[in-house]
Amino acid sequence: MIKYSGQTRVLVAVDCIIFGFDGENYKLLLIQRGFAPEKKKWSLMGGFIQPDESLEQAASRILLELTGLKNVYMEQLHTFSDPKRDPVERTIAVTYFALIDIQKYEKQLSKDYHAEWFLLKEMPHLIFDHEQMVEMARNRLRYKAAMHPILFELLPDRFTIPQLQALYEGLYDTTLDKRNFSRKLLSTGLLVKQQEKDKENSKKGAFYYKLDKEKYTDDFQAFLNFIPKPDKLLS
Amino acid sequence: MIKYSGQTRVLVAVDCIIFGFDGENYKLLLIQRGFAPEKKKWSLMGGFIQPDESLEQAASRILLELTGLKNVYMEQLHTFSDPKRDPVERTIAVTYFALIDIQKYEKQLSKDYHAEWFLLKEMPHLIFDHEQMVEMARNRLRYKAAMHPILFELLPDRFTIPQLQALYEGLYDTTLDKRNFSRKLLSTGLLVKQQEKDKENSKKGAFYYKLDKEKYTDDFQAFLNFIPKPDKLLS
DNA sequence: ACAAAAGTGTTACACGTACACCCATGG
DNA sequence: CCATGGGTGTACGTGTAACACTTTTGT
Repeated sequence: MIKYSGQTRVLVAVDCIIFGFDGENYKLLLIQRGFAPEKKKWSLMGGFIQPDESLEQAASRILLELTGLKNVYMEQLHTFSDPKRDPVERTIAVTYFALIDIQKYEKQLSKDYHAEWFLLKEMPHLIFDHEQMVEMARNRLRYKAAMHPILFELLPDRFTIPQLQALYEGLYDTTLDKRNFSRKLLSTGLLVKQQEKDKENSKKGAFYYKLDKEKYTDDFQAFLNFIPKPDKLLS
Repeated sequence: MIKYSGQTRVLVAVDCIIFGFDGENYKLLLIQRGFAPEKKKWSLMGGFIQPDESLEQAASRILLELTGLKNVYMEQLHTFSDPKRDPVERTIAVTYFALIDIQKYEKQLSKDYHAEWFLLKEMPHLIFDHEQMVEMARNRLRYKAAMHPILFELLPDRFTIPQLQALYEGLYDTTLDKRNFSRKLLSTGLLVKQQEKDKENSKKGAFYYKLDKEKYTDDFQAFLNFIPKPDKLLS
């Protein structure tokens, strides 16, 4: 077939910003880059798009390679395109951010890639423009979580309300009133109370909840406004 | 310099979704595609990224070519990547949406490109996945305008409150109470009342307002919540 | 004088926020 | 028995929504 003539073709990389939560802090899954340039430096997990796959497929493939996980919450973040962002050759990078349950990833795969979880607060220096990508992902997460129930994605199927509260408090670096928080949360009708309690994190134990999957997908677009004064968030 | 070997390079297109407002309805600036395939079919204005420019620069260049406008509100929307989206050759498309004052574009340039303004409601069929792009842009605009003061970008420097109200009503396909609307709007402190009135659209005439540019850029991130029940908006 | 759009104020309700005590359990 | 974290109810204030009439002026 005829092609578009006289136009430049460029490499397209897909980079994944992978968030986790350890119960207290947000973490980021990073790898030691396996090839030159910047070999052995810390980097986001990424790869090049293949001829027959979409960006979404590439992102899922890359996440699967590193973590063994499928059906993960992922969202296209932004496409980075500074002509000099990769010193080797013109490359544009399409970024995806992912929220995963930190318990579930396959440790063996991560070892193969020399991957490690870093506290978001104590991130090492990253190659190229990857720090900028993380910063943007963080802002997007803050922005989105203020109105959409996405932070559940960072927790196991069963979770407690105090766990959720820790998630919100960590993201916005603030403290929330637990009475108001749980009332607001329960009023959404998204949570289904379970019989058992989580006895690991307290003596009394906290009831487990599960997501009402149906309502979750239906109400996903609902504006939740969990954060009292959502000022000064970035887009 | 050494290149990344064994990887596919692809074409990168930039497509612009250009919104305008004629006082009553939202419009879209479309062009008749000038080359095969799908020559003469309606399409978004676009072009290929050049070796030495970023996507943002490409988008600005493309908008300038078509409208003669600089410093226009633009925002990266999404990158489309279905391997079959362009039948000629693998091409990924990075989309930007732009809000312009429909009075200001250069008609001569637009003629050269066989461009026309279409009512958003009466859009013709577009090539490739361009209709999907428009749909996504529309949703993004709804989503964003519910909380950020961006619709001003569609109006001239001077505008009236009823004009603004028409903008919001058109976007959400609803009607708003003018008393509540103007109170909420004025309470932001973003508007500066002018002496003159617009006598074109009513007998009594409506006062012109201008944006307080400084507050506008400062408060851009403020959540305005102009829409009473912003349910069922899409991300 | 009448039609058409601009402009303005009050009230009721809902939601968000602040706040303090009891409960269950493991050590 | 006591320290720790979990769970619940109320009162107040702010902000949002509903609502109707007067003003201006062109025809």
